[in-house]
Amino acid sequence: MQPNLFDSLHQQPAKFGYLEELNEVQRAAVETTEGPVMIIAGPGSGKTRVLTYRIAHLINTGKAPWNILSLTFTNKAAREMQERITAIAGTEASGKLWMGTFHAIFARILRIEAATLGYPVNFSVYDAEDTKSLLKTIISELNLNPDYYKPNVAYNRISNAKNNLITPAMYAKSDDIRLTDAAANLPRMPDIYTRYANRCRQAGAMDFDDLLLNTYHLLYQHPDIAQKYQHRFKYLLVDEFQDTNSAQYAIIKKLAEPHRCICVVGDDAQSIYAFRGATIENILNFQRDYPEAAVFKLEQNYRSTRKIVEVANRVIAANNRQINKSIWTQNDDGHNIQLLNAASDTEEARMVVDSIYIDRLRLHFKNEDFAILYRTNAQSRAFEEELRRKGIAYRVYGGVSFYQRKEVKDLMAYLRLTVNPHDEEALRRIINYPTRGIGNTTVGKIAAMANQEQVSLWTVITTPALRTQLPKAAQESVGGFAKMMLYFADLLQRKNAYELAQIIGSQTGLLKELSEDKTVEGISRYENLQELLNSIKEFIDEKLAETPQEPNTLPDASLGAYLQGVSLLTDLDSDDDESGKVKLMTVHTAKGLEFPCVYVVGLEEGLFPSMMASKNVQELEEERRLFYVAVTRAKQKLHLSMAACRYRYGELQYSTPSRFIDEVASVHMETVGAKPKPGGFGNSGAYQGFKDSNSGITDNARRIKEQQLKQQRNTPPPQLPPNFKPSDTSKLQGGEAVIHQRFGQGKVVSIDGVGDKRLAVILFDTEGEKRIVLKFAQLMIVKE
DNA sequence: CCCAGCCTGGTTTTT
DNA sequence: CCAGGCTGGG
Repeated sequence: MQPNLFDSLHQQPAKFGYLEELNEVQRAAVETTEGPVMIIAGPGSGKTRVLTYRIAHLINTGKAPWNILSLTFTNKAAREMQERITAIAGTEASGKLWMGTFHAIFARILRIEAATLGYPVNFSVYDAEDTKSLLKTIISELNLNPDYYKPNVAYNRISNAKNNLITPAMYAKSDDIRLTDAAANLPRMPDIYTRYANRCRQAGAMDFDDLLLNTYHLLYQHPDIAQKYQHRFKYLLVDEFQDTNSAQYAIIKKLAEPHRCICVVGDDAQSIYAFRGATIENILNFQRDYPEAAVFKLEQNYRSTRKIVEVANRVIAANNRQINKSIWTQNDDGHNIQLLNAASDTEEARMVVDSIYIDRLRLHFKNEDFAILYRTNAQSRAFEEELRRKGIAYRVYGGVSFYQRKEVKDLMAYLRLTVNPHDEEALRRIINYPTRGIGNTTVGKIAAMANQEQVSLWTVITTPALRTQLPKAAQESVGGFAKMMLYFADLLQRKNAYELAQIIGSQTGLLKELSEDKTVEGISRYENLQELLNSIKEFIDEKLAETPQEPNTLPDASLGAYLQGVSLLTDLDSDDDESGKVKLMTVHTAKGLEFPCVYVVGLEEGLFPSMMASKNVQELEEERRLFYVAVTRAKQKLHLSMAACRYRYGELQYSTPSRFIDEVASVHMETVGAKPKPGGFGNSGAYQGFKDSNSGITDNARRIKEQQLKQQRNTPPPQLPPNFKPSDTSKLQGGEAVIHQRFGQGKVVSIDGVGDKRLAVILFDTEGEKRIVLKFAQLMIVKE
């Protein structure tokens, strides 16, 4: 095992003490600061440590921190790294590093260079919802058959093209693409793409992929600008290199052109983002583009027990396409891998939570040591319910984030439109919300004119010659709306982001409307808006306290800067208190994280691996890598779990054990809670499944499921803790509930969750009609 | 133009 | 099962 930082500080000159913490390969990777470097790093091999120390080492050997650009995959990874560097090199230096996700860093560059590309400084960033909504508009404008032309499909195709640096013009010219589109009954895709790109430009908006594509164009078409950033970023570091796409690689290659000090860290076995355009080819390309590159392989695993490492190797051995490498460890054997085998999804949840209970007791794990990892977000629900029932605090990562809530997006749309009036999606969203008599017909007319004149919707409503072509009544309401927005834009000069947001909230009637809504939904929506306002205030305070990144620059605390930052935040980034909570997330989200005790759940054929991925070998192999990522998150204890049947779309469906279990079942595996049946279920011999060799499922499983449903109906609802006072925001024992202040005391009558949106509610019955609602953590409230 | 209430379609992962 | 679209009455 590696000595810790504290020990080594006592033995070494403090400045380079960190080098003593590294093994030979790691140390070489850290000390090779000049020239191209590729680090192939297996899971748990100290990758983050190497990256961190490498940066610290660069600083300690006299390189200027603002000459270092470090690209990570998540904001969280960037933040953690920054903290660790601060610990070694001090705040002074670490604050000046350029560190963040590709998207965040490029957005910052694009903001600075917007004028060159013909974009406004405060360009909008369209999220997936905005993008799909715009595509939908375009599809209907082109009068295309909605049976074939679906916003989702169009989005994927366009996104794919952009990730491969294909512009609309190139798209229209490519024979390959024409054939694929024709085969899918989508011959008009080139028109959609062209129109989409024009509309974004007109709206001064970029989607996620544009942040990469436009950076690419910026650097490749403007040598002076490229030179400026090449000069600034003398040392490049790229984390999770296996998950970069063509656009990202082209950009970093350009940045590294003159100095070639580029260090990429990755693991082909953990490439799980091919669906987003990531390509392992980049690893090969790197060796071709930088033949002089020093290559380091980190194969020793410091994270997991030997048994876990062995299972992991077994998982990946089933793949054909891979770089030859196997991870090994000196760690103890550790616990056996436990295979949980349940009759249904609810029983699966029950078994997992029971197991958490037991491990907490016997092995002294804490709540925060556990992670439940699943393939799809929708799977979280059963586990949430069970955790709540058993009174274990939890936090779900991913899924619908705060910034995707309707009311939050509404206010955000006003803010966006204030800083960038041409933002079409923001305008459409709120031009008639709250209602001011501008219906679909009117908006349609405005859009038609905008199309004809090749201008934005905002230009139409603010240009007298165009506006007067609308019906009289519409002219008036539209004029009022424009006047209001102009007023807000004017305030932008004199008010800070927080003040302005508050003014907008009250003047548009948005806050008022929600505060008057005394239904449970209304109250929580109102609170969410308050929370949004608070987050803006926090942003400003934080920004103003920050040390500027480079000499002679000022922190950007404008509304535009806020909006841009927020648009790239994910749910993983909220600085929620994580202590004392079991963590629930998808395997994708878990990438780069580690947990003492991991449950990989829903291991059924068609779910994990996803049924979407069973079409070809490449996709199946990616699923296997995903499974590899999942099992290698575990430090001490690993559980694999599956259910014989589960509910989908309200119907009972039977499932068969995942082939992945078959592939690893012979290694250190013990079955827990299985109910061996006469005649023998399953076919691997190492576990007892519920699979029947012919029909796929036994009647017994069905019977168990039905009994369970009955029992569930008879389970008493959660009870209030003793001495509970509804007047304060006390914590309810049953899972992180906060009592809403406004209501009197009552009795819990029901508890409800709504799908993968994870909306949860407890209803109280007080005298007769009146009902109370408990709000779970930050989750919201729905129906009665 | 707005709202409530029925009906239908969707089945993956995310910056 | 659930969300978003569509319809028909105010």
